[in-house]
Amino acid sequence: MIREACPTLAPQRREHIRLLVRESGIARVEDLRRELKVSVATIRRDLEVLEDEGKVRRVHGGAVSMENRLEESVFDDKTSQFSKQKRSIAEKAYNLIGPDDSVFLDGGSTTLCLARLLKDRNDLTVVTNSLRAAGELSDSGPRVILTGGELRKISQTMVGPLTSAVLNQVRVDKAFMGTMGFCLKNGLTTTDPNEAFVKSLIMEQASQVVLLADSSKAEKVSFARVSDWQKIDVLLSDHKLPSTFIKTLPKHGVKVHVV
Amino acid sequence: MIREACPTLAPQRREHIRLLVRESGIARVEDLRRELKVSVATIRRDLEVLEDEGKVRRVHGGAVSMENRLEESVFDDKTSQFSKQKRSIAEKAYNLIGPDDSVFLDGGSTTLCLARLLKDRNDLTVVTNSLRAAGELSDSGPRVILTGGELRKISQTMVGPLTSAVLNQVRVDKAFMGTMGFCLKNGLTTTDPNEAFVKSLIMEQASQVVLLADSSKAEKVSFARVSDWQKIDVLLSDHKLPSTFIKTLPKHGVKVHVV
DNA sequence: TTGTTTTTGATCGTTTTTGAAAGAATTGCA
DNA sequence: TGCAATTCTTTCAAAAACGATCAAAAACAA
Repeated sequence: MIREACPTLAPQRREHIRLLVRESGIARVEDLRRELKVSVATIRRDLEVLEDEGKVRRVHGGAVSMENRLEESVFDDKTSQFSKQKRSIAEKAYNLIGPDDSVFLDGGSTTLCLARLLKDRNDLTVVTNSLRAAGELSDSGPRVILTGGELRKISQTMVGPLTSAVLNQVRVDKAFMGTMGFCLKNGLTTTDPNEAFVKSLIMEQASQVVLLADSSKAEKVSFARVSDWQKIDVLLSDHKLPSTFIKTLPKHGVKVHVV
Repeated sequence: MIREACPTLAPQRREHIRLLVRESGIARVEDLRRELKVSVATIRRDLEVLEDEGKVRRVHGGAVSMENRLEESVFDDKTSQFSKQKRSIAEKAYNLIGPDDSVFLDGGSTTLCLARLLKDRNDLTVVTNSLRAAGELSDSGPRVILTGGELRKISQTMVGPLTSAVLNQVRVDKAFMGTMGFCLKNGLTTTDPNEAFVKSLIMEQASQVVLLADSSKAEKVSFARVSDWQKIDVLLSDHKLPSTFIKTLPKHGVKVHVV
């Protein structure tokens, strides 16, 4: 017998899984299979969806919850599908950087990934408003210039009028930007207007603007508008990027690379 | 039998190990094997991962915790004989801060000590050019404003013309300054002219300037001049401060407190 | 009804994890 | 120092888990 019935609706089952994972912080695929009476393939597919939604993080043998911040210590794992995509995107971005370039690094986990790759590039100048990116490069490697400004603690980035004051006085060859969401209609959006303003400002000062955004950001829209697609030169994303973007964005002058 | 089942997930097991190691500070491979009921090979591999993550340090026979040692290590790694004095000086400085004050924190280990004391003061605004001070206050506590500028890696502070651009636009009630050396003749001196310039600039913008300097800095002279004693309102030092300073400095308008 | 899409389970080749064994390194003791 | 005991690293094989693919069942649309 290949298939039986559809005992529960998929969203309902996924919600059940989410709660089970959150309850004990961690759950094994095999246990979930017994509990829900479906095949391991289905469990795996559900976990994949939940990971894309940011609810759980998959590990070999099961998944851990991402909803309780208590588990943050197991958070920084490099094996999760998400992190793999981010790293691939960051590596692609790294190859765009030429010798002696000056680059801007935006906040966000993908650009932080890129920062790590720059640790032994003594020829570069890195401008950033991300405290964590600066921290990664604070021991050795490129010349580091921080933008200054008020520290927005939730994103660990510097924003506000003081940031603008510095940004108006610098220029970079390439700006590597992150975003909370992007879609064809509204372009790039993020949650905080101050952050959005800083982003748009640095994009003005860059010869080339590269957007690093995995496919989970696609079709997401946030409160504050950052920029339209005209300002973006390159989009680096992963293979799950909806084909609409691959078809449409080149018409706006955006080169799209998926990894 | 080569292999059994996968009773616990690897991240869960590693978390368990981490806690065991942190609890007693040290744990032996053999003890962990008995506790977790896996082979020593697995324990060793887990310890290797935890070491890569900076959670433990492996030693022959087991591992020691690297957590909860951060406070002490930062205090200790800067000449432990002075760390208690630095802490006392920082506490004295803390008492000078009023409600809703805006303060500037300079780089250096004593001001970093002060930064730690400010972690739950939500009423304050802290301006700093020290990356480490910003890091201490990056999760909670006061509003944090970074000056921006080029990162001087040896001191983990931001310096240069971009820093000046921001500093010209802020004002603080109190500036808490460190120094590499001070003496009656040359006033305050430090190694880097860029750093010296930033220091003198912020002192211009402060209603009150407090110098935090333990007695080891007395009679030391560095390359770059920061300021003369006229600019300083208060000197906080320890009881080993040569009495010349206690006698002479009040004539220049400097209140001297020793702890 | 018929045809299409979605969901689910099974299979297969691959990757990851784990345990065991052998040789190298370290420690303790005389 | 030399020797024994313990511990570590390396290497290999088995078991478990994984991803990709395909086929059957169900849901859906016309």
